Amino acid sequence: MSKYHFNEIEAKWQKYWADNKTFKADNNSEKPKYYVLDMFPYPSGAGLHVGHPLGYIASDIYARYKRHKGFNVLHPMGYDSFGLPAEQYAIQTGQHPAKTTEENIIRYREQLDKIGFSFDWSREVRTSNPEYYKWTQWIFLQLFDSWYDIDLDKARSIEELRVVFSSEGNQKVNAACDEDTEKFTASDWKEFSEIQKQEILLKYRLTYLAETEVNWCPELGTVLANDEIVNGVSERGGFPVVRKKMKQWSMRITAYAQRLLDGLEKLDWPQPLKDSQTNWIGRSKGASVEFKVQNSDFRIPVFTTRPDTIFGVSFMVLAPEHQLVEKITTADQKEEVQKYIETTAKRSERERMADVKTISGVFTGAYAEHPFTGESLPIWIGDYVLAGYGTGAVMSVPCGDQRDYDFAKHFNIPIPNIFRDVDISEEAYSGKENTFITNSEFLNDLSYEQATEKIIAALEEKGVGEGKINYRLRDAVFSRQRYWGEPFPIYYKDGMPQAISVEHLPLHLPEVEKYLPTETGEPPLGRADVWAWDEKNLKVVSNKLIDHKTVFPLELNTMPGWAGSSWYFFRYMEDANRDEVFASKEALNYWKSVDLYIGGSEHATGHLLYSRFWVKFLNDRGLVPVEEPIKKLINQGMILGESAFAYRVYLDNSQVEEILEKNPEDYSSDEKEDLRALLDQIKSLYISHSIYKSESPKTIVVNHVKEKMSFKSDILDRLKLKIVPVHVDVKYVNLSNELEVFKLYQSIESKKEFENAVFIGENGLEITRDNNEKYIVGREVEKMSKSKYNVVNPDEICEKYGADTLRMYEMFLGPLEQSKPWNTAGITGVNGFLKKLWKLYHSGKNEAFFVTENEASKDSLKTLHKTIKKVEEDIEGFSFNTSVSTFMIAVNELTSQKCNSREILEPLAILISPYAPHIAEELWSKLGHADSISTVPFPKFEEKHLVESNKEYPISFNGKMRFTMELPLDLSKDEIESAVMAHEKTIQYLEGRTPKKVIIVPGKIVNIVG
RNA sequence: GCUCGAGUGGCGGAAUUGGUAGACGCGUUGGAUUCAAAAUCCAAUGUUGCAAGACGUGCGGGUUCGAUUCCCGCCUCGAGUACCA
Repeated sequence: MSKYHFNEIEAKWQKYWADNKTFKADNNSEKPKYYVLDMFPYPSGAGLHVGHPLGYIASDIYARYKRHKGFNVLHPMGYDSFGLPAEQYAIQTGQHPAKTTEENIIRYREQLDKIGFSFDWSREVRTSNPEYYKWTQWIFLQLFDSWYDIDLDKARSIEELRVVFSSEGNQKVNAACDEDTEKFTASDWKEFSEIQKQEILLKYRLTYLAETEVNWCPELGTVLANDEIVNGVSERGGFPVVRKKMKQWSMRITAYAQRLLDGLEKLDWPQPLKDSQTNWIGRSKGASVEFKVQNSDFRIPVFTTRPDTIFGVSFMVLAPEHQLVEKITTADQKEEVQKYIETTAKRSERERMADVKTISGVFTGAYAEHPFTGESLPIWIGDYVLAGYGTGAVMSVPCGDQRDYDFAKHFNIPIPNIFRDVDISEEAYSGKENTFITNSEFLNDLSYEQATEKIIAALEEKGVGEGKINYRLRDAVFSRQRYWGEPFPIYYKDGMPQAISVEHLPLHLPEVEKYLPTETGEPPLGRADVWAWDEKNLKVVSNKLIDHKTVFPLELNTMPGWAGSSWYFFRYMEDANRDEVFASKEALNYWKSVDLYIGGSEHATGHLLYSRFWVKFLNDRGLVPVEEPIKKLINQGMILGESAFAYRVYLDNSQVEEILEKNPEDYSSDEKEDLRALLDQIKSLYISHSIYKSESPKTIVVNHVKEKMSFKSDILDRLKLKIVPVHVDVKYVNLSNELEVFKLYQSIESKKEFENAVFIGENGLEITRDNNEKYIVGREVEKMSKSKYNVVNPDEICEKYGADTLRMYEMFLGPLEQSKPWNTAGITGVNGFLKKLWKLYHSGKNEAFFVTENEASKDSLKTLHKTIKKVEEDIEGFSFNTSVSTFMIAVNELTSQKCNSREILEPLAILISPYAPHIAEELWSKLGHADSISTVPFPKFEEKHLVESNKEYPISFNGKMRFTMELPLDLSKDEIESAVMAHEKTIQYLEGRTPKKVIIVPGKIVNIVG
């Protein structure tokens, strides 16, 4: 073979690696270990696009590099195969999600194999496999069997808690538990029935069942965690989310808030990602203070970060949902309060978020008592106070908080000033530095720090408050009303949840005839006929037997997507598919934690936070030897695709006029103005985004417009105009043919007019066709997704240019962490490079393989060692794009040096093998080696080949480089100066002047200041 | 609003602790080869100017012999977050 036939070469080596299990990691090795992990994919029906492999290629290069460096590398891959899309597909088609998942996995595997990754497939995991989810269920049971001891700051077993309760009650137990947990003594405990005991224990368990207000997504028919909601709508599908009370499993992640925060410091993770976790945990330091409600026994606890401003309190505000509202509202305010609560409840979360400027609230008629002055403070309710944060109530200090200030101004509540020499006539003062408190009794003339310290002491002494740290982090809801997820190993006896022990796991997902909720609103598992637990025979039996005394109903919810992905990195460590452990002690102790993890930043507050939580928990219970799962993490950027749009414009301004004219009484003139403005806004937006179209004249479908515009949503509602994000494939657009659309694109590119087209903005054309139909054609660079029809498939690239080209090109696109548009224009450059590389080894007659044993030239050695140094530095610094150019430079130089000596070409093949493993293996075998190149030691850099005797000095005048001069490197400063000053060009540039100063940095630069 | 990140040729992007701005690749132009095309190879390519030169890393200042790099003040774009008391 003389020509570079990448197809044959790549197929040959991919087969070789599979047959020889080249990349199988060893759990018993003398070599140091290194664990390189990719975030495993969800196998979607769309298959892989060129964006997916970006991170995998980077991690593969690193894994291969580490093997060359003498490490025993674990580089596994698997599938996060439980999830919503498979289920939704199942609902539509009736196919079992297991089947479509399996099909998708097969396709993913084919695509992955074509790219030449060095994965150890023998360790593959699939979260939806019963052998795998058995252990997800088991971890759930471990959490169920644990409580959090705040004194020891770790999780302990529930059995130990039972022992404590029966010997001393819960008086001294300092645990993370439900807020409504009441105190009892040891003798009380003995008196409790078993059910009562279980009820109490449930308040302590790390995974617990509780009536909680959850984010309910009616369209999806399930609850969502906070991190699954983006901009008030569901992350998947973009459906509205409402608050609803439901009995749900929750994870007591809040017990770990501080440790999750502290642990971040030691992690080698991107700072923005750490910042977002810090922000998500949201620690704030302050104090809790209790305000007594006058003429009652009620107390309102509040959290404040500024207890030093307590003498500035002039009113209280409760969240409308606050449980005390009902109890304290006076009779004459009842009606108004009720009305307000109803209106706020009706407003969706999204509206409430969008509309932060409107100040609203109602006085309850009740008053609280200032804990120090005894002053009466009116108690209001207002929706700027959130039920979900702190205690759902605030002490309002209008002089020190802008929201309190605005509220007070709006409702004419007094604004007492407690800041010395600060003017608050225009706005609140929230500064802390160099201010002193006044009008505050014993806090007068103190600084912020002094006052804070003193007031906390006073609060504690009086028994009305204490220093407190508050977290924004909420416990994570763990129940999903879905089919395609892990079943809970839980059944209900007398209403109390009971664990099914590990010997009886996995608890297999039952068969159902439909994947929808039941008619009575129960989750899909409610449709299963065989879904009850026989306590006596320890097995799943038919629901019909539930009447029997030993058969009980099983949990109908399933676990969320993040359950399986929170521990999968441990399962890979096991080299055998063991049924008796989630991962053996030996494997866990050997591999410990992930050394390098590559994946997208979208998992910052979901997967990466939950994983850390579970690992800390498993560590507490002695089940894993590490506190943190991932040492170093890199977020690869997204590869963006160019999406196209070409829509007919159905609704123009005249049609809107028509709508308005038909129902003139429906709209005021202001509203008409608003509507016209809105349509103009939409029109200007479709220039840069996709276009609106309508199926019926009253429906406008706008893509991405929602995010970009501020509109009055009620107007849209009134007009029954719907705004829904939709992408349409340009192929299906009703222009006469594809060629026409293609030509339109060309004219955008060249900025040439096309027939009756008018440019709108940078990327759009408006075309009026003969029959007066209007179309908008445009382009947009956005995230690749099937629904946007902008997906580029890696298979196409592999077929046309080969996997090595794909790998190098993806790296060459730019820095790994950066998002960049996919553009195939440059791919020929990388492909050409590989051809040149091949030629370098085939410079003999008829382009036959030609490598000699001749001694390498000095220049070639210099090129080689320069390359070794740079490539090594680049890989260690994850700067893969620059090492591709380094290879290009090396091959260009060696080609012009006509280098053909083994001394150079052998190490070069090793250098390049992490990037282009197929061609490297082929060259390696042609060089006469029988074994794979994959574990050959990385070439050693030798400084001596780079040592130069001369330096081309840049000579600059006043900092501007004018010419260069070659001088020996061993010259002293004085010698350099005299050589430079004697140069004719120096004399020319000086024009007879004497330089004021000559700066000489030996080996670097000469600068003459004149 | 707040928190991060980024602004460098026609394009993707290089540039060690401040030391020759624009590596490498794409594109473009010219040339060689070819009946022709593809492929390949050679040369040029920041702007301006015939040239010498001048100007150039978002804008305005500053520090320095010297600033894409450091400091101060702005502008623009992107990402995350959002009534967090």
